[in-house]
Amino acid sequence: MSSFSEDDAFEAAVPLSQRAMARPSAAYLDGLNPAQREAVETLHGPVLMLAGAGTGKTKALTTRIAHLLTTGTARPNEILAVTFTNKAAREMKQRISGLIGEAAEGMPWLGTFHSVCAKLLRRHAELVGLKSNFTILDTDDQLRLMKQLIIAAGIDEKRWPPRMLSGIIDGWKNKAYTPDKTPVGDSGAFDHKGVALYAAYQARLRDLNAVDFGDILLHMVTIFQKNDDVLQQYQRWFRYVLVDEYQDTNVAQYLWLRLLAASHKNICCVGDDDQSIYGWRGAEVGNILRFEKDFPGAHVVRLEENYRSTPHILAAASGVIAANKGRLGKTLFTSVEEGEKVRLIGHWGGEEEARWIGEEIEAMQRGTRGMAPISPDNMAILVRASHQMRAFEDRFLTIGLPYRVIGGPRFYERLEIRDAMAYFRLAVSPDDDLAFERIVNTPKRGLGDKAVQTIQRTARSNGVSLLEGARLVCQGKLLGGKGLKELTILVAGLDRWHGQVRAEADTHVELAEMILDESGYTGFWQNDKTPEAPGRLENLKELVKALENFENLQGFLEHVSLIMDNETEEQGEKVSIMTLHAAKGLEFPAIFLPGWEDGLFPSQRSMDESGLKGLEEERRLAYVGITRAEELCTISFAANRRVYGQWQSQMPSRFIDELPEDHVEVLTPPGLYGGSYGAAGMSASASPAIAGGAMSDLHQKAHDANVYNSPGWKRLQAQSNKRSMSMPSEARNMTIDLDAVSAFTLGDRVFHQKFGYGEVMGIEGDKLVIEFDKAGSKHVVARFIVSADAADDVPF
DNA sequence: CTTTCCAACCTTTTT
DNA sequence: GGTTGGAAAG
Repeated sequence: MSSFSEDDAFEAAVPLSQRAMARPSAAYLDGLNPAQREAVETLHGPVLMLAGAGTGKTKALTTRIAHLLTTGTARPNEILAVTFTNKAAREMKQRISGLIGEAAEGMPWLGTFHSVCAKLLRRHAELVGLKSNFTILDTDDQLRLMKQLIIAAGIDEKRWPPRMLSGIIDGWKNKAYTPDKTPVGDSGAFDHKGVALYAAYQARLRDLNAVDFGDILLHMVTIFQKNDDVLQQYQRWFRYVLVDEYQDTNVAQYLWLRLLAASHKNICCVGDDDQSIYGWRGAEVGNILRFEKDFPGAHVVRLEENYRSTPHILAAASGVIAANKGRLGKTLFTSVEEGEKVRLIGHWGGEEEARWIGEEIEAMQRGTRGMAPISPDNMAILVRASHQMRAFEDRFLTIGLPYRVIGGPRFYERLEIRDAMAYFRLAVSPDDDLAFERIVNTPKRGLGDKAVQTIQRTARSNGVSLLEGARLVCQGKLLGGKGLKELTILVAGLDRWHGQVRAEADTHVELAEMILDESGYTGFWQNDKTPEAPGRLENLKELVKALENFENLQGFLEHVSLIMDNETEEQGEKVSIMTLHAAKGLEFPAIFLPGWEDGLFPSQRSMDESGLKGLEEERRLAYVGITRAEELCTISFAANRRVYGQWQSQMPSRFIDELPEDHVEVLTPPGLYGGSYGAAGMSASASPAIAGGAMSDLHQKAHDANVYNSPGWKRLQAQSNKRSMSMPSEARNMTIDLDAVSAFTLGDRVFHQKFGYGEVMGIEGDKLVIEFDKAGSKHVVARFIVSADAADDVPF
């Protein structure tokens, strides 16, 4: 296009400031600082936006897109914008429509790497030997396949577990290695059969007309590399390319982007090398460090004004990250005033830590000493590893502090959802062997290993799918008794459901319900008395509800495999608990960072496996954690912690010593690893009460002086006052709890979401003493308890 | 074939 | 402390 070069000339000749002034200033440009504005208005050529934490990265990115659109530089379908998470994509869509004043529906190519690539792959599937209706395997299918292959290769699956093979192959795919390109030297594992297994795995996937997650990108890279006409078509099509979180891209994603931008070089990558925390998933920080070499003449813009955190928090974060080598370097600054120092406290053990944080949160939300309450919504606990969450959940459950776990097991990865989906998959495509394997004996049909092997053998020797094999088994009566009868029923059912899918006799929602009912799957969970069963039935109900948003089952299945995030944003004033990884991109007025102990954080494994690189990534994780805080950041560690059920003494994290002293307030009284602190009436049952009363006093005093009188604290109060108009939680709890308690009497049979079934043994104030069948005796707040009969009520 | 009970593993982090 | 896989009992 000839207009390009003219444009470029214009851009080069006129000083930036003048250009900015000369243009009619659209309203959306007004709220930008100079750096953001530069990033937004440099539309042509390669741009690298180095955006530190909290510097308005998303704002700049979305405004840039709005600018491309409103200036008529590009049409919506000419912009390719990729993110890593569905959430980020959603947020961008929303903000763009906010900026241009209309729905951003017409941005078909704004999405995650995986959703965009899947869409493209469906158009060109035949180029890699697939049909366009290929299925996307979940991790579970993937592992079962690996296992079969390992056994088939005569390798001991104990010594070389499927998980490991899966990890190795994933790694290769992230590096864009196809089996023929994989360096043989890479694998001594799997009796040097790694590459052969990889090839076998890929062949098997092709037979099944399936791809795994890594394939979605790998196939697209292959297609672009081998089909120049296709590549050129998209180079023309996507005239502007934008990439979010560029520091998280792996080699495959990097190659894909570079191929697409090779001709016009209109690529804008946004990222922060200091927030690269996905190296273990194949992300290459090198991609962002190398950007200027990859795209000579690249325009580098640094966003360094932080709009999120107080100076102390910023300084603490900067102090930690400064220990890393080879950074691109940014200096964050803020115009916000002083604020509260980062608080640091040590505890005797993990339980004490959880208890202290619980009490701290309660104090903040109650608004003691004449302070306004802060909503727990504005607080978050960020842990290194998900197993750390349990201590907090247990504690909060007992004291009745509402919490929400972010990024737990994702909805579509749950057992019951995958089972249900397998039934749907079979109803849509009867030759989906993986789905068949998954559900033949779920619910139990008396079809064990032997029966399944018979079906497989029959299917293979006749060259048909497993379902057809099963049909032959039934006809030939190759199985005995109960199994045969049940299998016949299942085959008939699958035939019937498939017929109904094709006939479109019922709505797909009704059909789905029918499948789950007739297969006996719902009944299976209704009869299940484990604590999880009610929740699982609830999830199935949600799944069916989710179906309503789609035209038909096929449409649903195609989309669902890519939507891996937890949609349910439950409302309510709850503390958030999540991993540091899950916290990236989020912010909260008050942040707790527990478990800063060497080995836990930085993680021993990370250091063992990746050495200095691993340690630096851990440090970036610390940086991410601290920079999530707007007002108050509390770091804590414990001297003892149970690891694998064994008590182990812990050293404080080396990162703690990297915190700049001037910006940290130490709450731990000298010589004390706080035992029971504060609140009277705490049942000390579980705590190895080491600290005496006098120590507690000291602790309390230090605490009061340090925290509650500081300007930062007061500002936090003021802010939370604005955000939360709730009445003091004390009053709230009182009414609810008394009502809740009075609903129970001694000896009642009850049910608890987490602890399962049990019996009421006593009532103490607002708490019930319950002897749980599995979990033992616990004091639990009554409003988390349901009568056992109520728990039996079934959703369908 | 299913259930149950013990033993060895184990834990980063996730699109 | 939790899960998972294998062996033995029902």
